[in-house]
Amino acid sequence: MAKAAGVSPTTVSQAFNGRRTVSRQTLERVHDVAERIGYRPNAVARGLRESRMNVIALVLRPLDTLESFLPEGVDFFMRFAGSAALSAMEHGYSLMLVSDPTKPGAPVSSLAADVCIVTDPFENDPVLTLLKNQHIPALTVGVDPARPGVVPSIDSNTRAETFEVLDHLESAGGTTVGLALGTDRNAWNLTAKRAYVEWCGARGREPIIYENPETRGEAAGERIAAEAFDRVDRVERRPDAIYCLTGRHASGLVAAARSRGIRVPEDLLVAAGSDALQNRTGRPTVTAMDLRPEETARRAVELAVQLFEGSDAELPTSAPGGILRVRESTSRDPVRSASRRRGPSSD
Amino acid sequence: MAKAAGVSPTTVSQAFNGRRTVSRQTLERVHDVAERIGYRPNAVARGLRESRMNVIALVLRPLDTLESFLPEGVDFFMRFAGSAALSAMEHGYSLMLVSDPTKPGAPVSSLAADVCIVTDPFENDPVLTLLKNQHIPALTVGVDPARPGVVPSIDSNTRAETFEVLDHLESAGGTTVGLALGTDRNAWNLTAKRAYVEWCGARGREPIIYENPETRGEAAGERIAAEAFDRVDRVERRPDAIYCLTGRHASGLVAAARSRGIRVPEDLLVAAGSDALQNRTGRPTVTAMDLRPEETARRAVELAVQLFEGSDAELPTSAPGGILRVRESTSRDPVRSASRRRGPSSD
DNA sequence: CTGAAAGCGCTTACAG
DNA sequence: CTGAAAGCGCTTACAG
Repeated sequence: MAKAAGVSPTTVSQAFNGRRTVSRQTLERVHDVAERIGYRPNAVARGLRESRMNVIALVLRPLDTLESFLPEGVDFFMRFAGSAALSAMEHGYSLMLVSDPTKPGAPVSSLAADVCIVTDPFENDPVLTLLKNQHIPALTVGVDPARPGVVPSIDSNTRAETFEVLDHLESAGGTTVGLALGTDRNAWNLTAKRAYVEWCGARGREPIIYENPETRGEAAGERIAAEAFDRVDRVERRPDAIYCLTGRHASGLVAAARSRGIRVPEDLLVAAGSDALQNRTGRPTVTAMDLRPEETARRAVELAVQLFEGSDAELPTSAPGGILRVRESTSRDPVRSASRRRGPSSD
Repeated sequence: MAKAAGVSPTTVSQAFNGRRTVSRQTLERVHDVAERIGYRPNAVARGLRESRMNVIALVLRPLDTLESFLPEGVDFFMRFAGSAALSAMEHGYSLMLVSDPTKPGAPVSSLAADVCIVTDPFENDPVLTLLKNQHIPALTVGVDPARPGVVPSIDSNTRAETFEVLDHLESAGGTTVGLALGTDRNAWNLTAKRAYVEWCGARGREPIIYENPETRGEAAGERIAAEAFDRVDRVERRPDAIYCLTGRHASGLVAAARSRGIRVPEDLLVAAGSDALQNRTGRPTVTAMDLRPEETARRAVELAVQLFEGSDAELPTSAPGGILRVRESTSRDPVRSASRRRGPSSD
């Protein structure tokens, strides 16, 4: 390129980066030639020299457990990733989807990013340790439960949201409220469980907890139903409301309950701690906490950019508050129940 | 690192890449030291030297029109991207989501990838031209309709799939079958339209076509319904079946029809050319062509890797055949209709 | 205003 | 088996 325009590499670089003064003439010539021969500065060479690639890495930790990017009925992560990609671009970055970079075969490119967003880290998450060792700035969405302050984070509002859902189930008519959740040791599971136990304690009730590995997916709904309704020895502890932390547990549970002749919401109230499309459109529609993944992702990307570029604006460091979407699965009043037979909810 | 282990950079490099012979002793020492100080070869430097970053870029062209990564009710792209990310990792690559790299503000990192997958390119797509100029190998999912052979591609089976849906609508009882589609000039829209016109011609029928810009989203359903059912001057051309190419058009149309008292499927049959979650779970469920984005993405990634690495295995160069998921919106027989009032379809 | 030199951290011939 | 040298394509002091 330099020789094509008859100038030095220095001048080409300056023409493209506009640092020093380059004469109008030279500037034009360089740009004309660049246009003509389709020259663009090599991003990798620039990256090496400048120690910046303009790439944000995203590690969706729960998916490393699931060993799938496509868990049926989980749209949280795809909504999060999509929004993060868009936000990154608006800040002049690309978004790179990265799987567990501590795994032996992980592509080296996993560590070529300027900054890394890790969602829902596990206790003492090795990914955070690795990033720290490599001096790659990192932030988490939801804290590492074993070391909450180890890196900056967008904090979730799990405690408050858990209370809100449980209170809602109670006011919708639930008297014996169970909790179904996963076994990953991340802040979401651990905080929700603690909040639930606390909530039960305040009411003098014994907690009823159903735990299923995340890998079990919708099938967990069947397990929950079996444990809750099939065991004769537990007939007194039969819940009339179950808070499923994940949308897929909720969907699975609704199906499993129905197959037992248990009606939702008449006999059993069901709510989910994360909203998914099938909760909005299924039958019945399922009340769910909309965690607003798009806005959360936007905040995470902004914090990532700030972390890397070192600006000092005041940014939110907590996720937006969840919004409880009340739907048929917790609505026993006749009006709503009747509407179930007619059209889609206006939700 | 080299000095920490008391060897030359050459030896470190060889120890990590295992090319030449390095004595067992030296090898062990290098790895021990690397472990201790957390050394990993710099991916960017290696990338510059080797002209390979192990990164696959993905440009989802339709999203550049929509100006959103998150069109409500389009899960095709997220399923595609998720599967592509996973496949890329299995081949030792990371997946980078890139928006239109021809746009002025595009991050330079957009062009740092080894190879680029472009889905649904437009006619004479400038992205393909740019990639060609930059000598970045590219492939498309669905051809550039103006220059089908310009780069390798995973070809869609749009023509056959269009016939299959139209035949299905006919056998389900449709006598006047309309087509609703978008205005993006990509192979999907253009091929479907051509196939539809041909199908009508073979039956001596006049085509009935509803075109709406992709940006209009679900609202397009209302426009389609207005055009089809509100205009008195067209009462003879009123369709009793409409094939909506996109899942969101179908959803919007079902809602718009219902709000006019037109029952689906009794008065109007509706099918979609791309399956989305709300088609599976809405009321009524909507018959749709499952384009199998996960498998398509997998093939695209494999072709991308081959293109970049130059292996010569025989790979499929067409998308997997779509599978028609027949649901309530095209099922008039009493059994199925009755089941609508009870439980979720077993689909 | 412009260019020659140095160097970002690697890898690969090449020489020993 | 090991290391010194060159070079991937840039950018940034520095000198003119």
